[in-house]
Amino acid sequence: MRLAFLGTPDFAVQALAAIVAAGHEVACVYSQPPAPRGRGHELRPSPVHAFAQAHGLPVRTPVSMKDPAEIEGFRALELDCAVVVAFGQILLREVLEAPRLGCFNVHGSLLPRWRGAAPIQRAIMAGDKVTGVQVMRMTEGLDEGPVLSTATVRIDARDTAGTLHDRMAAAGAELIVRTLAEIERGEANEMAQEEAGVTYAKKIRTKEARIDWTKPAEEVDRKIRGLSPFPGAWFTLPSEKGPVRVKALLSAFEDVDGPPGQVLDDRLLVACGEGAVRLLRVQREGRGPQDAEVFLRGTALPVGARLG
RNA sequence: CGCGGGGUGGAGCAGCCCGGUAGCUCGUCAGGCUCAUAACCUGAAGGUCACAGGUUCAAAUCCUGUCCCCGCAC
Repeated sequence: MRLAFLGTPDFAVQALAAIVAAGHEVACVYSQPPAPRGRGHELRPSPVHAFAQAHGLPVRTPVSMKDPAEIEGFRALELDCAVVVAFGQILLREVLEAPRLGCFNVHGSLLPRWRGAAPIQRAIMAGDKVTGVQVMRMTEGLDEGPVLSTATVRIDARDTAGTLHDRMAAAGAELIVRTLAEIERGEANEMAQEEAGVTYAKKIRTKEARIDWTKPAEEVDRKIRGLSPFPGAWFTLPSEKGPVRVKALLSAFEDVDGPPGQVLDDRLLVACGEGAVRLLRVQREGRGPQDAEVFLRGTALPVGARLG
């Protein structure tokens, strides 16, 4: 099929790659404009943009898809359909209706649960055991369109947003290719989302990222994993030069009690409101990630120390 | 010139502000001990303290310049 791909972050790259590999004609790739990123604040293209360039695909990076001229250009592509994966811009009806067969979105949850921006993180933080990716037809509402296909993905007790993200991206890539084939053959079924069970996955605010040790350990553990590696749940470590911020990147729940925030053994077992979490991977402010074992070699953290 | 941290034996760090014997946790090697959940004891090897200048009786430590690395900004 002749299609356009609209996407921005890493999550979308695999889907684009799979679509290209499946032999579809990618008439144009749309992505968010290059933004100052990285050390030195250099202008860097988005992952999707970079991929498209590397593969010689035409790229457009409009500041807004609401621009009439941009919409006209999109219409002029005379597309069969468009695939949208974490694009980061709202599309107007004129855009959604421009392609012959419509626009389809790859979403990272089992709708109508977790509509919105951060479904992967929210699912882990909420303690969901199962999530998935779905392809849906885009409508004007936020992730409200009918669903064409589903791939479920299990969430296990060691998953972080990062590890889950990677599996979801792979699942999404496979699913979109399969679903496009069905659409092309006219065999796709669209199922309206259920009325019940709607939840929204609000964007993660950095404010939410601080660990509250008085909360139950299971909740702390989920927050750590749900916010890892970005933005990272953090706490403070007492030191001679004052409190040092440390991100917890991976943890595990343990059924031991103690005063919240207190270090219970010499391997980073920290007491919470109920139970305790063992920090397995950690990152000091300004430094790279380290496994707990390595971290402890350079940082004395005696039993009884109190974390903030 | 967006902001910040750092380059010290194989790994992770301290020491630098207040110049003057290279320290800690671990790894490695040798020997010992132990039928113990990351074991324990003893001993050893291994560093021109990123690089180049400067100040000084003396520089890991102060000053100047260079190179490299990392984190935050999503």
